[in-house]
Amino acid sequence: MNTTLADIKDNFKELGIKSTLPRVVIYQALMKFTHHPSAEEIHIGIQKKYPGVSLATVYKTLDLLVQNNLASKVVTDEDKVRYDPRTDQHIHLYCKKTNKIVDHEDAGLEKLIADYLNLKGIPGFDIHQIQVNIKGELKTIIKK
Amino acid sequence: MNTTLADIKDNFKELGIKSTLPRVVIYQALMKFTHHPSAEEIHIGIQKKYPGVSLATVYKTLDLLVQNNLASKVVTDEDKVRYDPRTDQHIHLYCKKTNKIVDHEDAGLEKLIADYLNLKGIPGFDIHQIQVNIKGELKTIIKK
DNA sequence: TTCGTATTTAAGAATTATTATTATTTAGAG
DNA sequence: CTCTAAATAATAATAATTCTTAAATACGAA
Repeated sequence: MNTTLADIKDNFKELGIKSTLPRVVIYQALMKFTHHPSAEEIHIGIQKKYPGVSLATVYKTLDLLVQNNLASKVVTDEDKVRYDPRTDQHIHLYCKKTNKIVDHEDAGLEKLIADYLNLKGIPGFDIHQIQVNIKGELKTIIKK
Repeated sequence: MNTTLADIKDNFKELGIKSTLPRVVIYQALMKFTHHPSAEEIHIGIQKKYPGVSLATVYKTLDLLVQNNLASKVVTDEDKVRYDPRTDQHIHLYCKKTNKIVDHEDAGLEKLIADYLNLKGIPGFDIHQIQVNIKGELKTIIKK
């Protein structure tokens, strides 16, 4: 994974994005979350390491990452936009209890849907992307 | 379809919702759209027929409809919340060109996904709802 | 390495969608 | 028809996000 500072700088350079400390820190923070954080969560997350960075810069940088295909936006019925450091197609699980969004790998299901739609298509519609969001609850593991 | 004024009033009465003109007008307007409108679109849409209704009432009424399972919220990566007068499961098409959201019927695909997930499930996750959003573009029909 | 310049940033003001407040109006029970 | 709880219009308040601007910075060229 390209998560070291040097890797990220290279990553940015390749895309012609000026490599600044706020950008590197924000991108790194986004990748470290196990769920998909909001701009505010990222802003709070980087306070210790880099207290000076403003929320506006967090928003601008996240937008830049999305524009350059280094991240994608994720939305919920309620509240704010979340950010996902992946841009390839994958399934999202929305937990109604914790209100968090996490990735879910199921190549079988993805292939099933893709194959079906490749065959059948949608009349009058050009498919670019298929999103599958599964809503529910993370089961509580009861310890003995 | 229960779209006449009397039908809607009955609908409301059954649910113990007080039947007021703004509510009936807003619900009727929501059902008339071919895409899924925002609160603002509905507000603008009812101006002619009922100019006095305030935007706050539109929001409150839409929320009431959602609470009572007469409508559901639909979100996009950008901008505002849209409302859908259906609450059963169905696929949404997001057009990137027109920025509109419309319903798509494909019982075959829905069954395929439901059967697959019924069989396989998701370890540690309780599935409540499956959302399939297909993003792309409505093809332009070129007239000869 | 130092310089010059275009870009980026911090800070906070502005904007926009949505929600809350409140005085007034209204639906519908009795 | 009256009464009362609930709904509405008007508008203020809030919260997420974007914009503005002066100061700071990255980085190519010398």
